[in-house]
Amino acid sequence: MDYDFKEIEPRQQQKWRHRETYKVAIDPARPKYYVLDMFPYPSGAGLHVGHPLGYIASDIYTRYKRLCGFNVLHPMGFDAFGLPAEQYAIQTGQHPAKTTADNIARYREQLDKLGFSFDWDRCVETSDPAYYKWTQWAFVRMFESYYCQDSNQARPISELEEAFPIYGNEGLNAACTTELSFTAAEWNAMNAHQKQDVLMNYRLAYRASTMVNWCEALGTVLANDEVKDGLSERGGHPVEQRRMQQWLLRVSAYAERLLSGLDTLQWSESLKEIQRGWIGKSTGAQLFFDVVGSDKKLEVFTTRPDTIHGVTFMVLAPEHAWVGELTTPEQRTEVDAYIAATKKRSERERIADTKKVTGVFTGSHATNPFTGESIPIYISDYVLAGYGTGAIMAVPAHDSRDWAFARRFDLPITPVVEGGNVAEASYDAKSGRMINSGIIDGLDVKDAIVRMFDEIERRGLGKLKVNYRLRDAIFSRQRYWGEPIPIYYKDGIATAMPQEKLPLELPPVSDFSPSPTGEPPLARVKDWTYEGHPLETSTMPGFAGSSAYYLRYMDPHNADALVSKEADEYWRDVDLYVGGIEHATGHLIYSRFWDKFLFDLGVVSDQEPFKKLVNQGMIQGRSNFVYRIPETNKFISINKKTDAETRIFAVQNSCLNSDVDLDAIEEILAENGMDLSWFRRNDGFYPFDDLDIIYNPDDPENPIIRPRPIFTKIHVDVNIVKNDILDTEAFKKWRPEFADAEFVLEDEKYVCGWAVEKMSKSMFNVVNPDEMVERYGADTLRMYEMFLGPLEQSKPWDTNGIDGVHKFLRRFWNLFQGDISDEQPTPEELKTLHKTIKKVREDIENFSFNTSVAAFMICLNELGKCDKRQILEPLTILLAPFAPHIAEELWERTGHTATIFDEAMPEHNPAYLVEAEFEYPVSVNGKTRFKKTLPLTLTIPEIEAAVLADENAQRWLEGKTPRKMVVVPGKIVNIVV
RNA sequence: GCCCGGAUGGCGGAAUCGGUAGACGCGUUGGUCUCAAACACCAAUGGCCGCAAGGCUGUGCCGGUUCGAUCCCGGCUCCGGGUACCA
Repeated sequence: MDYDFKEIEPRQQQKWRHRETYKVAIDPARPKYYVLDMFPYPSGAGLHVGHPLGYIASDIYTRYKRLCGFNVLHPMGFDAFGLPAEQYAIQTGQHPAKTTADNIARYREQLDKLGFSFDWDRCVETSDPAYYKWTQWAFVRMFESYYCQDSNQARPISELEEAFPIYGNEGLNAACTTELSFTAAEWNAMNAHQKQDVLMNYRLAYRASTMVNWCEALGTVLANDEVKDGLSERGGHPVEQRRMQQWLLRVSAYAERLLSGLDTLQWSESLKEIQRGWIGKSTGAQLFFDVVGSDKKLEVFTTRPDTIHGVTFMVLAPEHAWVGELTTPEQRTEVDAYIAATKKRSERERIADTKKVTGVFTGSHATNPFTGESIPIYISDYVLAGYGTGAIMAVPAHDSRDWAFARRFDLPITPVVEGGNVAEASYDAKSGRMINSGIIDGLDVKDAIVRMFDEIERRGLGKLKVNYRLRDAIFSRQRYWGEPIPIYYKDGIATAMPQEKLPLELPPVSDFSPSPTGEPPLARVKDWTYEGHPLETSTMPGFAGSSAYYLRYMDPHNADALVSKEADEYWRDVDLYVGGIEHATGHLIYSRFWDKFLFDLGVVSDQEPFKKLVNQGMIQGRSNFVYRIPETNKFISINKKTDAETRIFAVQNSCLNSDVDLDAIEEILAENGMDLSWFRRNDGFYPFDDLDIIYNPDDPENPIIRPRPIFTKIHVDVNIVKNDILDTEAFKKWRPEFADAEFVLEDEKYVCGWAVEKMSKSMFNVVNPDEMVERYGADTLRMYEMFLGPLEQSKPWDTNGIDGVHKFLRRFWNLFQGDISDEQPTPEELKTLHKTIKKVREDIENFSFNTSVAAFMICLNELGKCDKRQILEPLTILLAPFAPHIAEELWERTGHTATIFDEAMPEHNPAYLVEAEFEYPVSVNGKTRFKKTLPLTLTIPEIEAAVLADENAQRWLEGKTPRKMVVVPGKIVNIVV
């Protein structure tokens, strides 16, 4: 019987569904394991062959862990709120709920075909009110919390409301938007609005007027991680800085915990580095500079206090609060003009113009606290208002930006560290000997920094301070398709809806676009009120719903809590999280923040949500090209094209300054099956005399000269190409304009060109998993995706190789086609089996799935024909995580009884596995010639004898007797002839 | 600019506490089967020289350590990712 995957796979899947095989429940008798995939946003395009890569890997691991006796939670759901559905709605009027539901159905269908072992009973959709009730709930809890920096945790805001009337905010060490200082009396004198403003300053979910990334085209604000190079990540629209009232999450309060928590995680170093960089901790000194003729002290932050003797001027951000006061009347006009110009420049322009040095003198001076010199104060937009104090001490000799500024405005440059030449460039390196620096002269930079920290504190000039780059997350979006923010405005005071009134459901609307004035769609909803008070009209951003979904899977139907105590204590955290690295600075930061907040609340019992994380690489497309002769419908095979191009170039090169030799070219073309007349353009000219002259880095004297491509490269659908050979008939049918295409073939074939590109519709290189399942079956697709290369690496999809895996499964299937024999296996067969078991298990544990697939293939090659139950049954179980359909089918045929690995696997006999031997590399006359494997137990004379008896030794010694032989156990054996 | 990662046949990739480089698969070539093609199966397959035995060469480039380097060290080149007036 042939391997009929089309019959087997649906039947096995039906069986799993019917028996609810993958339904999991809390089982205290068994150890838990939680394998999670980053849930997908169900886009309209459906899945391509790259999307399931991570799901396949996690499914293999899940099935493996189950076989090892773990109770594995392996859920799947959908990140259903998001911009694309809403953009689509604006264009077509289709309600996002409708398109989202359709897309989810399609995804579900595609996923089901691959034989995943998800517990679909636990499926969550972020747009489901029963789900987003808990997103809103968490937001309200954040609104009702502040961050205490003494106990390092979130605490109820009511504590502040109780403390302020008695103590004011004296002694309060809490994360806040702006530093406040008030007494109990001052607090008591405030009206309700003022009190609420003060509390807002401390809330973890707060509303504030801040600089935000405003995207005009999308009509909404964006978080920092949603902006790349001044453009929106989705759609690539320009983003500008604007001051707006927005809701924010005080993520920055958790910066230190987010940073230190990384050390406890089994994540890739590169991912941790990305997060560390994003959090951006820097330790430095807070320092005060006296302003000349004023009692003001200008605060700066520096990580290089060692260079303080080299400070020759100061720079403020144009937005710095003191700019007005520090500007002298003479400088007023110039400063105002500069500030106005800065405001106009968009974020994008500023990034583009980083090399342009601009700035204005304020007219004021400050005193360098160490040299006592009077130094000018400038403003410039290279100093950012949002980082540190918005003011810097400038050390032009040792900071490239300060250096450029000093050069532009002709300010003195005093070197204080030896090295470099300050006339040409600043010397930024953190090494060298201090000079011109009084007490720290002669010290190395690193020692000088430490010494200066002490000195600054001792003199009371400032103190050690830690700065983070991590910003609070802007949490409101002026969009429709997101969770409504459960806040209403009672007499203008933002108030959270009571928990029992949640969820606040998204009301139906008919118009999804933002109003011209930037008002969100919800602003148009009639009666968008709570008890007569207007409700917030912004909705939550994309990351809201994905921040705690892993918790909801533990207890998805609980109406009374996000997750029950029991479920949380059993499942605790995600043991293995699989997903793309693109979420490094978004979801993976927010989710960790969210989890830590819930931990502070006592809702969850673990500080970190994702213990181990694996980033699957991207599967790129492999595009194919055909080459069209311009203005014709003739296509030329690639090697003929290349040949013609190369030779035509040679002809042209030989007559660079004279007329092109058309006869010679005609000959070349004819040899490659082409006719010169095809190339004659409508204007009567031939394109051959167009030459490109290209700089040659290897030989700058002789540039590369190349004819312009005289053939047009066109992407061709990879589905009508096999092994780079074009199906010419299918090509003619592919698009009407190619119906009468003609081909110049080589070896009677049309060979296409190829390149690795992103998998996308426009490049016609999208391979659909459904089609692969149709042609080869899910098991083959699963194994092939793993076989393609290391999981974490990006690699191109190439349908060609899939045959090899399919062949393997068919050969495996064929082993079971006769009667299964109960005969004893031979030692060789047992060795092969045990080696394979060991290798595959190790590889699965190391996520090295490509080599474990290879191990299966080797196993089959070594086994040849084998019909013995004792070999075949364990193999089916070993294969089950990878190819569950065929494995279960065959497993059933062996009459198995085992349900987990340890029952099914033959008892480990070390003799089959352990190489109780040692490898001795043998060198003859100083050159290593061969390796000799010998038992560990031998004595040195025995080793000598064994080495000399080796046939390799005979060969290398060529009959000569060794003059000397050195044997050191465990080391190389040296033979001198 | 700074930080991190990588570079191995025609292709995807194996192998690194330093020890026969190229597992496995694809592709290619040859063969068997077939009227034929496809499928399947068998064999060969880094490059160069050689009828062969065999030799030389070979893991981006230059140099070093070592009996021995894809692996360790120093200096480059190129590619990928992160980040960027972050003081």
